[in-house]
Amino acid sequence: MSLTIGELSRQTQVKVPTIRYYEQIGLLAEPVRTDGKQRRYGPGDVRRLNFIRHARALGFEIEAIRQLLGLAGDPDRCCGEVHDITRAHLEEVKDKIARLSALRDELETMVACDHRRISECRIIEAIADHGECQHHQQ
Amino acid sequence: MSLTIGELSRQTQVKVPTIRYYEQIGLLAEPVRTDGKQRRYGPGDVRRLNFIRHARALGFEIEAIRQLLGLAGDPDRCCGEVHDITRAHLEEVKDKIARLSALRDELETMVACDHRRISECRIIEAIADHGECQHHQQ
DNA sequence: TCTTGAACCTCTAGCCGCTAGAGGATGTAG
DNA sequence: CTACATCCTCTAGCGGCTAGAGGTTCAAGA
Repeated sequence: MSLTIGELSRQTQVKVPTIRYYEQIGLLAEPVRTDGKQRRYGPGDVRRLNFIRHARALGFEIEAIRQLLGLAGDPDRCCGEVHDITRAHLEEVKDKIARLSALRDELETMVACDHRRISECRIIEAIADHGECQHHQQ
Repeated sequence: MSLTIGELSRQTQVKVPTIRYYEQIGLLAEPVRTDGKQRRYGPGDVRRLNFIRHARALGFEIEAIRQLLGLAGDPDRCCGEVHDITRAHLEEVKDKIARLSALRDELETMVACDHRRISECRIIEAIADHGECQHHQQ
C-alpha cells in the first residue's frame, strides 16, 4: 500500500529531487524507510504534497505554504489567518500585474521601431534615455 | 575627472557590489585602477551602466542586455535584431500578465471566505482541490 | 538462485541576479 | 600623521529548485 518516491512523483506531478528538497527544508515529514534506506510514502503524503503543489501553482511562497499547512492541521481554529495570508498574496499578485502592465506599455511603444540603423534606433534610445521610474519586475 | 565606484554608484543608482558583479560577469569592462588597485570610472562607464540599469528596470535579462549592448555599439547595423529581442521580451511580459491575471481571479474567489473554522474554510479547500491547471508564475 | 537494470540513495554544485559579511588595504581631510 | 570613510578580495547566502557523480537497492525474469 505504500509508494516509492517515483510513484509519489508520478501521482503528484512533483519531481523526485523536488520531493527530497521539500523533505530537506521540513515541508514534508521524513517518511518511513525500507531496510535498504529507500523512502516509502502513504496516502497522507500524497495529500500533503498535492496541497503544496497546488499552493505553489497559485504562486504562494514556501514560507506561506508552511504557515498554511500549519493552520490547515488545526481544524477548530478560525481561518482568519488563512484569509490574511491569501489576501496578502493577492495584493502582491495585483502589484506585479500593475508593474508588468506599465512595462508592457513601454515595450509596446518601443517596438514601434521601423528597422532603421542602430544609430537612430528608437529602442536603443528609449533604453538609454529611460527616466527615473522604478519598475523592478518580479 | 574620474569617479570612484561609490560615486559611480550614486550617479547611476546601482549598488557598489552590483557594479563589481557586472564587471565580474563581463557586462561592464574592467576599469582603470589607481596604484592602490582602486577602480576609477569615466563618463562612458556612467552611460553604459545607466543603459544597463534602465534595461534591467524594463525587465530585460542580463543575456538580453549583453546582446543589446553588443548591437548598440554597432551604429551602422540595421536594428532588426534589437527589435526581435525587445518583441520577444514583450511577449514574455504579456504571458506573465496573462498567467498572473488568472491567478488573481482565482485568489479573489478564494478570499471571499467568511472566516469560518479551518475545517470548513473555502481557501484551504480551494488549494487542496485545485485542479490540474498549470500556472507557474514568475 | 542469480542476474540484470531501473530506480533509488547521498552529496555537491549550479542556475539567476544580486546581497551581505569578514578581514584587510587605500585614500583624503583635518 | 592620524582617523576613518571608502575601497579591496573572497566567500557564502537568498529562493526554489535542477543536474550530475558515484554508489546501492529492489523486483522481475531466466
